[in-house]
Amino acid sequence: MFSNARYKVSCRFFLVLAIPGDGAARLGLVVSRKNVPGAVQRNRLKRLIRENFRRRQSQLCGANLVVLARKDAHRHPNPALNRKLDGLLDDLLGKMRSAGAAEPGTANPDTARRESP
RNA sequence: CGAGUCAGCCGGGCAAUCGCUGUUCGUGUCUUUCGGCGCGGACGGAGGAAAGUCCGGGCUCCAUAGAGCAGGGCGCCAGGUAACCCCUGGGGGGCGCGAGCCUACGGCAAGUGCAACAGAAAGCAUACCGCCAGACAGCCGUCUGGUAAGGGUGAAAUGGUGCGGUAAGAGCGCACCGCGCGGCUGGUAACAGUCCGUGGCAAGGUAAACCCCGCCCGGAGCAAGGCCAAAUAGGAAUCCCAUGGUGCGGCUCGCACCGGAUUCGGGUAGGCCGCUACAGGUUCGCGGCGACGCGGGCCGCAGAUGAAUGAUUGCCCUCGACAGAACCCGGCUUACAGGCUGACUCGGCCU
Repeated sequence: MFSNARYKVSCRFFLVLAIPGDGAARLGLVVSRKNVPGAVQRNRLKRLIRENFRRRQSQLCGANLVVLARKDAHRHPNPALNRKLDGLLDDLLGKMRSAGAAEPGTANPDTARRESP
């Protein structure tokens, strides 16, 4: 998925990859112990990402996402991270819409399933 | 009021809305059950350290006649416990005015080893300055011998004080203190007491140095272990077809390879159990100084599996630290914003 992701947006805290799909939108989390050492902070980031995904789920029209937390993302408070994620998802939706106008999405769900977790 | 010691507790609160997960009830649906998937309601949903994984157990599988060796752990005494390197009580030693705190606290007159610098000398040693005697010299001094009281070195120097004694001295002798051994008394014991006897008594320290002595220890871990069980490939058994097909070969002969059906066991993906009810919590009574034990009542208190406790908003306060269960307990250790309670000690002031 990292190599054949169709869409890619990122900032200092997160990297978001996406492949269009059909059916329910799906989310993969990558929050490594290397980037975020403490278990409590790791849980916090995962909750935050899931919450944002849940809020925007209906707009994503079945896309498969992978969100990677970068190093030191846990050093920032929730409101700042929420704003960043919100912005990233906006960018992603923008890219998907402009691409979708040119070419109707033909994703390969099998590939996505194999590599998403 | 100030300073301090010990023990224990709390670890933001409330409300609304939107979510996650488990149990349960109702309901819809799928194929009837089992069960799956929805929807709705109710209830439960991280910690004092969940952490480090440092000890000890339960549980599971494997191994195992017994004993020993190796290796490791522990080490004053008594008790508690499922067990412990833990806890409680007691003893010895050290620190503090004190409440209290700390303590790997068996053995070095079995063996081996180690000790920088200083110092004469640091282990089966010895005399630098001294003191004393004798000889030489005869003003200082030199040599030989005795001695270890005084000085000096050191973390540590072969018991301390006094008197006797002596050339000067020395446990050389004596008294007291200290120490060792034996007895007695108290105590379950460690140990204490010192009434008595006895030895003039030490060539010391270090065993978280090797070692010796005593006691204890089988291994691996819930990804333990067990159950259900696709697809694909391979295996076994039975039955059927039975002399067929393919390749070599000119052909016959011959050689090699290839069938179908059913059942079975192993077993991967996947699912389920293990999985939370217990060395459980709490309260009362009894026993015990206490750790804890016994008995009765009451309570049900997370079970996730890419891994659930959150988000947003509002109000309040002291403005929120360290930090996230993964089979379960008992400990230890470490991290921690801030706050609360009780007992006690020392000092000051007032009555």
